[in-house]
Amino acid sequence: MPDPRRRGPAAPELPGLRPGGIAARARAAMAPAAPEASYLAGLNPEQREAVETLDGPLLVLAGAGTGKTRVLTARVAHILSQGRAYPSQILVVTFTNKAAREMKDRIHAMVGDQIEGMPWLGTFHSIGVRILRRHHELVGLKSGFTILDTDDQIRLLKQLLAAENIDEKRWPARLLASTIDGWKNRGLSPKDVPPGEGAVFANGKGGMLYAAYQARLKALNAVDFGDLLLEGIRLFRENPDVLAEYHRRFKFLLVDEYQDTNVAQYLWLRLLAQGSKNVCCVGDDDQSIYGWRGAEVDNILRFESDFPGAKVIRLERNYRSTGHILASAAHLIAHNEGRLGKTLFSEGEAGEQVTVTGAWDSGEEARAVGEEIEALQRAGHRLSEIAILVRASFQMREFEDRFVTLGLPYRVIGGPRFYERAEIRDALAYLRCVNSPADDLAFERIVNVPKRGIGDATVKQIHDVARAAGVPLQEAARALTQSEELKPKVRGTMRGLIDAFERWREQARVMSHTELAEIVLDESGYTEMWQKDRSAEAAGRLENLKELVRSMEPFENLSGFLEHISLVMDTDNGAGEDAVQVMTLHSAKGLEFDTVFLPGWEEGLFPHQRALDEQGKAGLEEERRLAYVGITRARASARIYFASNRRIHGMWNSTVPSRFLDELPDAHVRVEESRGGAGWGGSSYGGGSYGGSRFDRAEPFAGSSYSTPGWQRAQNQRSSGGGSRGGFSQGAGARYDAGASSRRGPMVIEGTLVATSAGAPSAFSTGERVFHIKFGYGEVVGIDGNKLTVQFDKAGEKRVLETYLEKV
DNA sequence: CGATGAGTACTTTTT
DNA sequence: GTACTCATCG
Repeated sequence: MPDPRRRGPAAPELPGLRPGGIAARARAAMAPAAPEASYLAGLNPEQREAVETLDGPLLVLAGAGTGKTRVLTARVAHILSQGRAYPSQILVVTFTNKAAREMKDRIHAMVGDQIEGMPWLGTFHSIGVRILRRHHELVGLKSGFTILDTDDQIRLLKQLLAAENIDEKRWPARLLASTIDGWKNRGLSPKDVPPGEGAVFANGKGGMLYAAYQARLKALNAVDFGDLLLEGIRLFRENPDVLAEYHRRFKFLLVDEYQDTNVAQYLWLRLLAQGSKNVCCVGDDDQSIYGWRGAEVDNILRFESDFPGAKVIRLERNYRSTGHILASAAHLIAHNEGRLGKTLFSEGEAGEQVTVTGAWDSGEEARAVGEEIEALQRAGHRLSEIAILVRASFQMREFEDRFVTLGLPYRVIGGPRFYERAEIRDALAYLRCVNSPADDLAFERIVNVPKRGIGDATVKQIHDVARAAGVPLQEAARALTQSEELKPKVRGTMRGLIDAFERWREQARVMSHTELAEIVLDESGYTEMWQKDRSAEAAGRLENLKELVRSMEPFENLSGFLEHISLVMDTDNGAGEDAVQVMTLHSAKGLEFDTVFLPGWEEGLFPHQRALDEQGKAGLEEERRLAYVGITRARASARIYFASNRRIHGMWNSTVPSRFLDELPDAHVRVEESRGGAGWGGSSYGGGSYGGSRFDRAEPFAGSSYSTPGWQRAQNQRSSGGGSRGGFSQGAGARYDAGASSRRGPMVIEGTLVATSAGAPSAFSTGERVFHIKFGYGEVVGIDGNKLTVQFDKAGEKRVLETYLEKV
């Protein structure tokens, strides 16, 4: 986010800007002798064409690793150096703050300081707010409107559901939120929702609830993320003069990751692009992996018809991966229909073949990966150049456990983000209450956090007063303290809280916002609440609060910070350390690594059963694109794994190798044997619509586990289970339930006792010091049959099986 | 109001 | 298997 108070550019309104404007002159002064602009150096012919084609609509189809960001940034540099526009006349939209930041940095590196930031470079949402703030009155908002996050949204919807007497069990607020989100993604305001669709929620009340929700937002002077675009669209449609102003302003529009745009973003963009028509979209239809959150691959497929006279440039020269990797990815993605079609090629060497390794179960998979990583490490590879990309986050755990055992540094990317943590949201809610007394949702969140005896009943009372008088909750609460309606004790605390807010608002005027934040957290008892908490996370939470205060420093004032926070929900968590990167395939998009491990290529997990069930062929194709994204992250080495057994929802399931494995080209793939022996057991999975696989017939590899009881048990189950498609498809018959066998006897995998159902008296007692092969030393704190709860010195509290523990 | 037990859900994630 | 939510009890 740029400084929100940066002055709006005065220049754009100047009529008749000609080539040779300040930018060009400045540039000419800087590099007078350069025969060719530096930003053009090293571009290949296609890239160069994409940079230099400034007029008219342009679609740049940029395959993985073909230098798409480079083209975008060089294009901006080109526009500026040609004097075709001022920095303030270029609109550059990205999806994530990270991408925006990166773009900004790279442009800055190219064109230097004379281009002080670019006011209109940012995410769809940040630019959306910027526009709405300028014209708030035209869409029925007051200045300083707040942006709700998902939490607030759900709380609001819960209230609406309660008011309508809708059973929240049957119709969860979360579901309604995502339904409304879906509508907003498609650019539908309440009146546009097809009646049939509006009826699906809560027996026909869906559409009505959406309308009610919008009304509530207006009453609260708030918008949600979807509104940032939707209201923008409405603004432009209802106010042609405003739209015309932006047409005049934006000489060039650039859009990153166009394949991820949803309908609302598309409409928003198209409205703006009607002006100059110089719209350049960069994307890769083969990397569209966000269909489930409203992205329309169609947008990119339809570009040429949407923007008449559009030129399409393909970037197919890949600079990232070696030959075998690229060939594998290309062959795989060729199985998708309905693509614009690109053929990636590389002039580099063939390199290493893609490997496919079968493991007996997920544990062995993790062990094998761990060993390979250790080997790489010994060979001098940097751990930070190694990534493990999983389909679903539950897969991460097994790897984490393994890495803890091995003492291998790793880092999980993604997961709960800083600003989503409860303590951060609570702290922010306090600050919001100070900043705007009318922020009811924030007030509600913290009125009884820490616990101060203001329960649901009291809150409801406040609500009633607020509604009756048409005032914000804080004001209603104050009125209540002056009446006799509250119990004396509650009245006292409430009075104290209201007074505290008053006091903080006073103090806000005289002290810095960071000081204020500390005072608020302190005096509200919030910090104290966590200090008293003896749970394991409490210390981390306090640390997070400190971090929050620190993160406020760069901002001018409280409202500036709060505005930033509502849009930028990410943190730059320290990159740079040498650790294996563990993340989902989704979060790997846009990144690259020397070596990429791709575990879990099994039917049901990848492609994910749910994608197939819910989206059918479209779902399968999106999964395949995800596989493509995964493989193309690798520069030098891509290693795919599948396990024959995996525990899902607590039950052991026999699994079938992913169909994607069959779609890899033989010539570029090497089938490896897992070190631990084992592998795909080799039964058929008849009944599937797709034929046999070369992985079907692979003989079980000779190895220790081949003859273990566990292996044989699974083998028997497999043959008696019949022709399942495998995966973890629903339906009782299609599911191998190794868990069932544990009812007959101890659960055994690879000859290792995994669990017993009988609770023999434990040989351990609480307080005893123990050693665990994975987690190291610890102290027994609880006993439940053969499962013990141990507080480990390093790994924290875990529940582990007695069999894994040794007395020390 | 707080602790505890039952019930349930469980792909992917940004703004 | 587990984590999280909700309801009920003390």
